[in-house]
Amino acid sequence: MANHFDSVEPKVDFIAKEEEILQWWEDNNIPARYRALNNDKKKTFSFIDGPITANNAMGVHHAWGRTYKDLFLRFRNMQGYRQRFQNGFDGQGLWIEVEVEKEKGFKSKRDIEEFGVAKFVDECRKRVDRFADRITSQSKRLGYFMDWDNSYHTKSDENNYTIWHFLKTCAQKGWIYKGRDVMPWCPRCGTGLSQHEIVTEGYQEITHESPYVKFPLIDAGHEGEHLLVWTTTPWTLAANVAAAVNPDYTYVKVEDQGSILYLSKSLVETLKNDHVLTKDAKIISEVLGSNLVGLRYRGPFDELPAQSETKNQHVVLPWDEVGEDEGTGIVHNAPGAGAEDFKLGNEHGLTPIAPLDQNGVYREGFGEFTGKSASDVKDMVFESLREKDLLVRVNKYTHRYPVCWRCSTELVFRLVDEWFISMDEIRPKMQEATNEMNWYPEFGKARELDWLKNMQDWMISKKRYYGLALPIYACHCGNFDVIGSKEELKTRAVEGWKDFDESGASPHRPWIDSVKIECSNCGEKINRIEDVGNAWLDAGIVPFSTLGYKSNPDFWKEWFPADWISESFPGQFRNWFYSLIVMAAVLENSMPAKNVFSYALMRDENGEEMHKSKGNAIWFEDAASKMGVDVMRWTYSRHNPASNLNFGYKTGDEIRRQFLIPMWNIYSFFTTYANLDKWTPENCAIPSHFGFDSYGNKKYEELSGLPDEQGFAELDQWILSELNQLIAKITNNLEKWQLPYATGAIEQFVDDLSNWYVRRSRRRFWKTEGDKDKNAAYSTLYSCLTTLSRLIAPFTPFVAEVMYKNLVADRIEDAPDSVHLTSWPKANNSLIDEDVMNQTRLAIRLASLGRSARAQSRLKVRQPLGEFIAEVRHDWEHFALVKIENVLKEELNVKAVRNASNMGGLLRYEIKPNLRILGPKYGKQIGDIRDTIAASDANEIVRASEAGETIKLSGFDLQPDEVIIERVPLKNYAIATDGGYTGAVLTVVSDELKAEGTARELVRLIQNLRKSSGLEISDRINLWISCSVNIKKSLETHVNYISEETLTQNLDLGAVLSEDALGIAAMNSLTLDDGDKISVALEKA
RNA sequence: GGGCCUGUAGCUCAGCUGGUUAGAGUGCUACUCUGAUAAAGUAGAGGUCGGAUGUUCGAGUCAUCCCAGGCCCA
Repeated sequence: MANHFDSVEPKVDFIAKEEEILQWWEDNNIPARYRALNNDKKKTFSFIDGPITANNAMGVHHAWGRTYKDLFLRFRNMQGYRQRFQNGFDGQGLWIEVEVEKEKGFKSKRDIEEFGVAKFVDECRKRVDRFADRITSQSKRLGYFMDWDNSYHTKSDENNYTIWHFLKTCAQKGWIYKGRDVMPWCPRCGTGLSQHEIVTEGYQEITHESPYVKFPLIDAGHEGEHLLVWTTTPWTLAANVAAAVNPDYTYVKVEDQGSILYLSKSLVETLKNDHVLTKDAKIISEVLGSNLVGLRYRGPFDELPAQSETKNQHVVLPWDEVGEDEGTGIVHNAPGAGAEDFKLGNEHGLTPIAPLDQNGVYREGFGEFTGKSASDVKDMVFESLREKDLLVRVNKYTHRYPVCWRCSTELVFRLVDEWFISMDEIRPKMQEATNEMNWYPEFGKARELDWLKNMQDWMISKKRYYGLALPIYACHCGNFDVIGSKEELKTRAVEGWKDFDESGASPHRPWIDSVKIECSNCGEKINRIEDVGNAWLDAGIVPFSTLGYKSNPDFWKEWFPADWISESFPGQFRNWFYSLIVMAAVLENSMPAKNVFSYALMRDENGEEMHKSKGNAIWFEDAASKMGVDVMRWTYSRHNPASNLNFGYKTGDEIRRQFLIPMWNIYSFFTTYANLDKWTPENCAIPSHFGFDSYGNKKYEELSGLPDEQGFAELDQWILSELNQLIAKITNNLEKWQLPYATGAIEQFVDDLSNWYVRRSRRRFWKTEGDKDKNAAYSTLYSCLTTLSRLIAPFTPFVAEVMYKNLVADRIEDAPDSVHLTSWPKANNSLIDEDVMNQTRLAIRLASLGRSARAQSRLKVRQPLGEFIAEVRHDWEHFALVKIENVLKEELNVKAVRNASNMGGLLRYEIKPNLRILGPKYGKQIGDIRDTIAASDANEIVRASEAGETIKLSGFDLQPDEVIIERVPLKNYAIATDGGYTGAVLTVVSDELKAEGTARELVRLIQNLRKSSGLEISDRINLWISCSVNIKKSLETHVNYISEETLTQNLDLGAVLSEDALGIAAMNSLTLDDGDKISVALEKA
């Protein structure tokens, strides 16, 4: 084991490093060792994975969610919790079918039937396995440490049979029933579409021929009168059951060309313009919509046999949804052919007519339409209406109409039988569970409760092939039996069991359907219904199926309910979260998980939605190879999950530049100088977790304060204090799932470490002697970097590993091989020193103010100034100012630091009431106090306040701390203010200061020259300085300083330099503000 | 129509239980530092905190209403 650190190049290719580490992990079996780390531990952390759809390769949005999962699991693992690390794949359902249909070029269900359901289902399963493999390797690239050989699949027998158990439980409670629904349907593909499929890309601008039709009224007193009805779907007229008006609208009775028509008053003019009514149409009278309700009419196709049972239902219904923007204000209603129509029909107890079969063809009972496709009959419809003298006019109408997103066929709405779970009795249990769960972000609970309040019965069936085989066996007698397990099916089977069982087939279509049972009611031999299950049944059951609810109850009890689940929230409140809650409520009357973590949507870096078709979606592999995984993961980790994430390569570059590179630079700086100084961890004066025991075998946790006599400086004390506070902060926030606070604290720490600790400590590392001070600095920085590598391990596992390996694992004999095999750092409170942290924070703040003041007066830091005056806010800061005086002198290059409160004479006062104190005490009188203070003598108030005396104003006596005193420097000072603090620098530069500034300027010039002429840091030089006599004189006192800083052996101040004298020397020059020019030349001594 | 979320600098977002002069990153311009150097620092400008009303001594923060956008439901 080499003692010195591997050298670290400052310019790093993070992506190459990630790939090396991946290989190294695999070669050294790190993921498996990581998973086994806590096998002997009692405390558990139960994570249940929401299955990822194994249907396509991962995009970066998948990597987002998976980063959260990996991160929190890693954190808990380092904390010593035993875990299962089980990943899940979702692999049943229409989404998979659709992709396979695309692969095969299938256009409809008929194609699938011809291909063969068995082969098709096999293809679906193969696709799932293929993409499960793909996602697995992608996830590994992400650094996701899961038990990849043990991933669960929703298509597994265990999963499907456990859902059977759930459904059986529901059936025993009487919650399962068969209902009907109208759903969007593609007549060409012969399948229903979900609302989701239509919303995403399913609408097109289409022009339809839209007829205006007369419905003759048949009630006494209305003979010869008609409702004027308009529709955009003429084929539905044959299934007409009712007509609807808005009860609040005003309708008119119009006479036109001998017909009496009812229509909406506000549409008369529109209809005249559209040539539906003639210009001569006369309004006879007005009537409120509610007065039309209940009128009966003769339907347009009452002669069809299918209409026989509904003829007497033809009646005018009230409906708020009827609009006045288009049409006639009277709507034709066909509950068997429209979703809204169906709902309205249900409310009024209408019997729907279902005109179409699954291929969109008219069924028996529709006369000349029977056997014709819905899309082909419009001319027949018009002709028939014309014959009956019911057609008023046909107009062209363009609107957005749903189409099948696969084949662009116009959709129809079709009445189908579906199976439901009645939710009324489950709802209260679900609400209770939802209330018990902790939701992050908190508003998740309100959303879930809102959904539960509104949710209807759960439609669990789907007329497809590849999915859960619903274990429902329906009989002609009206009875249906629900089977709860494979064993139950075996005992109930009267046919086909042997073949099914011996083939070893999974419980999928078509194999399962060879098994038949006897109806428990009438004894008839019955089949399973054809439908498959809703895919959310598959995902919702996993807290039971994957934990051995049926097969290993003890194991299940140990891991249920989950401690934590995590998914993206749009959609999941009514999908996965919902189905989890249903199933836990039904089976165990329990919540499924204690903590629900969720996050919003990913957008591109311009805030636009990501779409494959739009070209702005980013595939995971592309991002991994262009941006790097640590960058990606840090981007996700620092983001507030509740808001949408704008993600792209530019944001990645920013993260790399702002966080990863500065951190890497510190690491590179440390290794560079540690190697130069031959510093090794054995020299470390701070005990480590990892076994090197240079300090009496003490453990870091047992340390009580920093070791004495080891040369630790206040700077060391400070950064170690920050480090330990950081540990506490991250631990606390991760335990509360608050990522942005945790990552923010890490970013702040890296910034502090880089821009204050390392910068202020540089000279300690550079100096030649190897004293205790230097060792303390190395020990401190080493301690910071090694601890940091463990703290960032859950977030950015690759760079953490790189640093840890070089700093710890490859240096220390008995340290764990990988940072992911180490424990989570514990904060040592004895190292946290609030005073030092406050002091340093103050120094950083005041130094920044001082630089700001300098910048305003254009006095660069190299030019020493006489004094810096600080104005602070709190009592303790007056004391602190004395302590940080030297720091400020160095940082600001000033000769003196003074406290503004000691310098009344130079400053103007502004007095303000201290509202925090005065507000509660005086209330409304504050305004008067303000005025009184403004009118009073500020100097007197300051004197009294500083003397601790009561401040006597006209009408009020104020205590010294009840006013706020601000001081404004007057002339010769440049000032800067921030947050109530003020810094001022004296801008008058004396000749001596000027000369000192010139000397420093020269040193910088010479150093640059040394560097540019390729000298080693330790090379000695001969130096010539050419300048005016005055400058030569002023520089004489700084000759030693210049020589020492630049390692000059022979210095010729005031030399005369000519071009030919400089054959071997490097030369440069600078021009001072007042125009004097100084030239320098140097050569290696 | 109902529920939830969001609205703060050109852009992306912080701002904890109401407290004195609302912050950061980014972009632009200029400057500084420089043996960590394709890094870092400083400054400038940029805001009626979506609008209105109210509660309060005091509102970006609390309440009510409205406007705009998003998600979900009907």
